[in-house]
Parts: sequence; structure tokens; C-alpha cells
Amino acid sequence: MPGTSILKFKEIREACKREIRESASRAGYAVEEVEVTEPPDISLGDLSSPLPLRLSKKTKKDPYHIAIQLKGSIDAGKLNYIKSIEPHRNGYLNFWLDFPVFASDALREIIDSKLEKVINLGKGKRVSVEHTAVNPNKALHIGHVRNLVIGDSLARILTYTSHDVRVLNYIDDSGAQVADIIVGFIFLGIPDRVEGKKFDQYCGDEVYTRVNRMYETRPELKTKQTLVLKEIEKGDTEIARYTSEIVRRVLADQLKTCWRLGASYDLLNWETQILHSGMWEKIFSIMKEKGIVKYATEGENKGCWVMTDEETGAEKVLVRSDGTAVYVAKDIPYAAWKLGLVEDPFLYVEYAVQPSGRKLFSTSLTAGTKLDFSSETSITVIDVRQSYLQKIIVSVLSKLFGHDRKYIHRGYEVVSLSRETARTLGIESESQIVHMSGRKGTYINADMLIEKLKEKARSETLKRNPNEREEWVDRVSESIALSAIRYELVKQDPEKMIVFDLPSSLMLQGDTGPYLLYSYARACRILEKVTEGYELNHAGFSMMKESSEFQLVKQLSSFDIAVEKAVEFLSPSEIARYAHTICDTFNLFYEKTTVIHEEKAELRRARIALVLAFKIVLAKCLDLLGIPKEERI
RNA sequence: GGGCCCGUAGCGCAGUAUGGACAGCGCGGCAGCCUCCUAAGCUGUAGGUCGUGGGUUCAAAUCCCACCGGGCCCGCCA
Repeated sequence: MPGTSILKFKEIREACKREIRESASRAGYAVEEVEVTEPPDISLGDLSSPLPLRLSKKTKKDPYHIAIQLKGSIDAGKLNYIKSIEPHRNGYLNFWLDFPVFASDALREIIDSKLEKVINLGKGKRVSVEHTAVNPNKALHIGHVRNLVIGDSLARILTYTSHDVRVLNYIDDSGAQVADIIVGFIFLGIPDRVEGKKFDQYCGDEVYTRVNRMYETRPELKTKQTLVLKEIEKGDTEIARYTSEIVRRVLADQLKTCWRLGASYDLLNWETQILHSGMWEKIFSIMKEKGIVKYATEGENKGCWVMTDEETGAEKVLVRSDGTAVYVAKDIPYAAWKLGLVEDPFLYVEYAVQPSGRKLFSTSLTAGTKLDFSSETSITVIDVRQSYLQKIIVSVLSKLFGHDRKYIHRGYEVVSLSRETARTLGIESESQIVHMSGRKGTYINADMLIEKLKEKARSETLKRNPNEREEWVDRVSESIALSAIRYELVKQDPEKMIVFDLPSSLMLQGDTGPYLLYSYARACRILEKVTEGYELNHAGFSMMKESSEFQLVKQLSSFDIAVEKAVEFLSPSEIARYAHTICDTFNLFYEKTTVIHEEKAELRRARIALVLAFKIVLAKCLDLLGIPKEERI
């Protein structure tokens, strides 16, 4: 088991907290939590505590005097890397780092470790992350990509922090959306083969939308949908087998997009198999025994099995009067399976080896081997519109099994379209935003967006590298396009809606993925030209004068703090923002100083170390965000 | 009717979880910087009643209450 890896900056901050607490206690103040933050300006020090301000509240003493008092009782010998401590008039206790000593040690631990060692936050805990889960009747649109990018980044971050991660992709192969395209193929004679277009796009763009338009003019078609759904639920009928074949063809194309976006999975969970596994019947009978569901003998839900919400008293139907389970009810056995709370009815077969090299398994009820995909914690990445239903699942699980395992809904807001972008799809709207709709065919397709981005990246790349081989240009354009789309959809707080605007999403400058790649390539190009080694002696760092140099060292040494936040809040955007911050500082450093042309050898070698450390940290961020790296763009 | 989320510069966002030192960044505007490690970069400038009103506090974008605006959810659909 690897030890917890803590970088220098956090270590120093924690040491300051401890020593301030002890100093306060020696000075006669009882203190529990000590806050130590970075001051807003470098002239105010490297670390700072507002504790004197807080103490003045209780004691009614002048905070400045408390600051002086605290400084007096601090045992400076216990604080490595701290050069000086100064009380500030405003009531802060400010700390200055001994920069040359700090910088050389901080960069050494980054360079020596290459950040390859995991950060041991998870202690090997088994966690499942479910993401993507696109209905297998259409191609991915940008909303699905937000889901994928959040989920995939989360899985990468959790793996890096020593969680034992299993990535699940749920395939709803028995839902109405799939039934719709089957209705189109079987009852409307729409061809189930297409030339010159991905099959998933064909199904979504042409078949699904067409069938839904026809429902409006020919309502009797809905009975065909019901028929198909019944057949799928029965299983092993001609229609069920045909549906399975279509679903697999759609999924194959969807996975191409997912893999292209850098995602990979461990397991495909098929809804039909969950349906046919008998898990629901078992759980349903336990729910009946425990009184979690009851049979409604009167009222509007007469003849249904319902669950009552204690808070509101509202009834939620779980089993219809015809005996079939509703959507959320089907999710309950799956959720219980994820957490290993029910006997696993599945066998597992290898479905594919993914481009990442990772094996992708599929559940099976008929053949395969026994494997263990259960987890102590399950994370389901699904948009906020599902919050209510996800809450029901949590509630049922805790009533059934208690609270020793965690079912977490990682919600995120949807991606909608700007009015202008909606207009390009032929939608006129009064409001500022327009929601995408698969049924209506109003969405931005993911493959299309990647291609547009790639095209733009290609022309920019050719401008800068006119003599490069096509193969190289193609690879770099692809990486730039992927960096753009992944960063765009992950940088924002998940709680906030993304209003997608086509022209601005095609931008390759500013706060974008390509900016990160550009910064990375800049660092690589410097290191490529370096003809000597780096050096981590104090002398070189003591010659540094630029604030960007000080800032960059501190920021690089704070990498683990960003990772911890990302894990704590299950929010990959923390890493995206951190990556952007270090790039800003690096580019400032690049403008203000020179590395290979620096004449003073010691300073030059210290700067080489700084660039190298930057490259290592940014590379790790890009890995965690699933963004491909290029040494030159 | 009940519940959840969002509201910070013209536009898009960070900062809110742990209240604290002048509210930051990107795009767009204007003015600049490539005989020098990639100008997909950098600098300067203009631009803000932190939705509104109250409250708590020495101190509020941050905490509490109310209200306003926007989005979403509350189906024997999935």
C-alpha cells in the first residue's frame, strides 16, 4: 500500500497550523481550528492566518496586539522552510517562505517522483463510477459528452487517489427510445442499413425523429411501441432478438465516439439482463416483507404497489396495476447490485479490448466467468433532472440494507443551446436558451463537433507547421480538438448549466483546452533545446527575482491540494481550473524570463528544473482530465 | 402547490463549502509587444449597485430571512 503523498506546500501549511495552534495555547487562547491561507498579494507573505482577528472577537483585544503576542510565542525552530513571521496591522499573522530552500525541495519531490505515485486518499476502497449510459438508439450529442467527460475524469482522479475503480456503462436496451426505432424498422419499413453514415447517427437523426413525428399524426402507432416493449421484456422472441442486434450495432458506433473522446469502461450493464436476472422479483418481495411498498386498495393508485415519501406523504408508484415495474423500480436492483447488496446473478464475458488497452466486459446470463464488480461506494453520473428519482433509490436502499454502503448521485446541469446556435438548427425561440431534444432532432452531434474543431485546429496547425507530415498534423489536430471539447465541458462547475454556442466553442485561444496544450508544448520545446541537466541548488533559486517564479513554484507544490478538492467534491473542474492557473503563471514566467539563454549557469539550471516540474505537473493534470498531450503543436 | 439549482463587468465564468487585507479570469472593445526558448502567447486600458431588500458580525459576493428573475423536477413515460 503506497503512503499518502503530500507535497511540500501543504506540509508547510499544516505545520503552520499546528504551530499557530500551539502558540495560541501557550499564549492562553483555546483554539480548535486554525485557518492558514495564501494572502491575496505576494507582498503580504506566502502564507497567512487570520487567527488574531478571530481571537479579537472573543477577547475584545486589538487583533494586531494578538498577532504580536502569537508571533512571540511561536517556536520558529519547528517551522521548516519559514524564513520570517510578521504580524500585520490588519490582524493577520503572515509567514514568508525561505524560497531557495523551499523551491529546491519542492521541485525535487515533483521531479524525482514524476507524480507517478498515487495519492492515498481512497486507501484502496472499491468505487464504481457509472457514466455515459446513452440510450442505444442515437449518437452522442454534446450533453452526453458532458456526462462522459465528468465521469471519465472522475474515474481517472479516483484511480490516481488510490481508489479501486470500476467504470460502468449502463445500456438501456429495453426502453421506449429503443422501441421507437424498432417500430420504424419493423412496422414502417424504414431500412435498417445505411451507407455513408454512422449507424448510431442514422438511427438518431433519421429513424427516431421520423417515428416520433409519425406518432403525432398516427397515434395508433403507439400500440406498436407497446408491443415491441412487451416483446423485449419477454425476451427470446423474434422481435427481442432483432432489437438486440440493432442495439448492439448502435452501441458499437457510440463506443467509437466514446473511445475517441478518451473514455474507457470496465463493464457494460444491459437493462434486459437485469430484467431477466430475477433480481427485481427478489428485491420486490423483500420490499413487501419489510413494508417498504404497500398495495393500494383505493384512491387514484388503486391496484398499484406504492411507496410513501415520509417527508411529503406523496405516493410513488413502483409497480403498475398491470404488474409491470416502472422505470425507477428497475433501477433499484441495479443499484443494489452495484453495492454488492444482492447475490450477483451475472456471468461476465469479454466484449472488447479498448483503444486504451483496457478490457471491456459485458454482463451475461448464459455464459462467461464469475467476476466481482461490486463496490463499497457507487457513483452515478447523471444530470440533475434525475435528482428526485436518484433520491428515491437512496431512500429505498437505506431502508432495505442500512447505511454501510454509499450510493452517490453525481448530478450536473444540462447542456443547452444558445438562441443563435438553436437558430442554425432551424429553431426560433423567444428565450435565451433552448434545450436539446433527441426526439425532435435538435442537438449538436458530438462527432460533428469534434470534426469541426479538428478542421479548425488543422488549419491553425498547418499555419505554424507548413512542412509537417500529414500523419503528424492529423494526430495533433485530433488532440487539439479533443482538448477543446473535453476542457470546455469540464472546466465549469457541474451545478451550472452550459449554454452551448457554436462559434465560441470553436475558439482555440483564451481559457480553452488548446491553451493548456500550447503551454505544455512551450515547456517541452524549452526542455528539448536544453543541453545540460537541471540543478536544485539553493544558489540558483536565490537568484530568482520574478514573482511568477515564486508563484509557479508554490502553485506546482500545491497540486495535491487541487486533487484533494476534486475528490472531496467529486468535481473534476477543480483540476481544470488548477491546470489553467499554472499555465497562466507559466506563460507569465515565459514572458518575463529566459531559460536557455540565461547566462548565469546556476539560475539557468534552476529555471530548467522549474520548467521540468511544470511539465510534469501539467502532464498529470492533462492525464486526469483525459486530454492527450503533444510535445509540439 | 411542494422541492432543487443558478443569478458576480456587454457576453461566458472563478471566488461562496472554512466570512477577513484593494472582487479575479477569459471573450469582445481600444492601445501596444515577435532580428531573442512557439504571438494558440503577453502587456496596458476601459468596463462591476457581487439580482433586490432586510438581518447577524469589528468585518458579508460568502452566513440567515424575505422577495425578484431564469432553469429544472414532482407520471400507472423512460
